Amino acid sequence: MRLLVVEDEARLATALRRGLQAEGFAVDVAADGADGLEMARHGEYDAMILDVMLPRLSGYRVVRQLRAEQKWLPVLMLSAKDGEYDQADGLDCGADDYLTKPFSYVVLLARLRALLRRGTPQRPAVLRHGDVELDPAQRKVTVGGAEVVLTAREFALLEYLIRRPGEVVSKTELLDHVWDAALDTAANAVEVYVGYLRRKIGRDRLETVRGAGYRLAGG
Amino acid sequence: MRLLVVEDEARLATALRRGLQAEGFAVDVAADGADGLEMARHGEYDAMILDVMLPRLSGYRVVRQLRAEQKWLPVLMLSAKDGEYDQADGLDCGADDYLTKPFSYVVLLARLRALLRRGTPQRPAVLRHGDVELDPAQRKVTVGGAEVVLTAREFALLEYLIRRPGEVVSKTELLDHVWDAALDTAANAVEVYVGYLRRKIGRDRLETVRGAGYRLAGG
DNA sequence: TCCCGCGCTGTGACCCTGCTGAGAACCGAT
DNA sequence: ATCGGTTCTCAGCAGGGTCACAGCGCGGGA
Repeated sequence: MRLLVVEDEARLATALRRGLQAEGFAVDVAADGADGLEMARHGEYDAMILDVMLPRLSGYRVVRQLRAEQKWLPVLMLSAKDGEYDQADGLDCGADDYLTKPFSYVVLLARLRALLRRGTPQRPAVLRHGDVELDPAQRKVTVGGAEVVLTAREFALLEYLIRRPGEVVSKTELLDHVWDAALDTAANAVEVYVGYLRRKIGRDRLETVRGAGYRLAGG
Repeated sequence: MRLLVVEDEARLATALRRGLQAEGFAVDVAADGADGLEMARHGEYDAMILDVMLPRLSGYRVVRQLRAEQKWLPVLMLSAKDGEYDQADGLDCGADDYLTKPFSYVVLLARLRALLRRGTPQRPAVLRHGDVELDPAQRKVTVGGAEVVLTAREFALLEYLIRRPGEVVSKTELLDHVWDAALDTAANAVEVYVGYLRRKIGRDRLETVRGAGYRLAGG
């Protein structure tokens, strides 16, 4: 689990980093709001611990900006203010939890775990064409309910075809998208892999359109 | 939005009902743990406000029971105990937030809104996949009922994989989330730790998908 | 019917990916 | 300072995925 800690107070920042790393988290630290925002934008973080009082850009603004950009990573806010309205403001800005300093490390950890527990389990759609199913996340392919084991290249080829259901896809297009552009592969490679695929998913499920390309049959 | 309030103290219960109804929520009240559990089981609630000290069944037990039954509605715990460990216990039981009495009504509302905003289905406090169980709070792993001792890195690796049940996770993604970004680790490190993990949890429980990544086997 | 060319497949070699053991660097505890 | 454990790098090895090649089948046009 990768965490982003945005905290300008150096002592607290290092304490947090140490403690969280000991728990097995991968931790990055930003020292002000602008840096934090930038890192949250581009890094793949599982959660963020965000101080409110920060140089350059306040914690409130950081969350609001992230939410405006459709970034939904869990945010735990830290603040020295313990006014009830400050807390409510932080939460209404889009933070998911709020702790006031001084806080207990045990509580911080428990709250962090509670946040991580609510990961977004939205699984990307499974692609289907006829009785052929392909799940990009699980990297599994089933034909008529039976699982079929494909190599990396075979999988990539089938995925490209199944994303263009019913269309005829030319060999050059397949070469461009399924194979590495850099090394010029023999055009014949496509034919070879079409052959492999046919043996595994059934000969008639992948038809040749002479002079044009290939197409997934049925639907 | 339909809320369930489980609170035995009559004065507080009515105050909550009134206040929340004024905010436009539909509110049901239960006066003890057993009733609350029963209502949460059968009613379609969007969130639950749950006191810890309750007749017949404590709030801790109510959450734990609900989670065991795969009910993931957001739970906000209320308690007179303000010990840090009480709070951590409540969260690790599966609650999503925790407020200590006396609390500010404004804060309660803000936290409730934050919970509802997330709306997403929650996940259990203890993660399970096949006969592998991982408890992030206690930092314990059991395989087929037998406890297995893991190092920090091994644990983090397994945790990341078990949070993506059945999915294939690439080496670069594992590097990003399990290892620290700062120091550039050799890509080979993932392979090494997969090897360690396999020795401890059983070779066949962690399968390689050549050219793609790794996946927890079984389900 | 014959001929041409596109597409298919079996074979075999290369090399890339992933696995492992050994050992160095590091850290905390005694 | 020493020791045990953890983390990580490195090098070597095995397996098999990838691909080039060559020969053959088959379809389509004249």
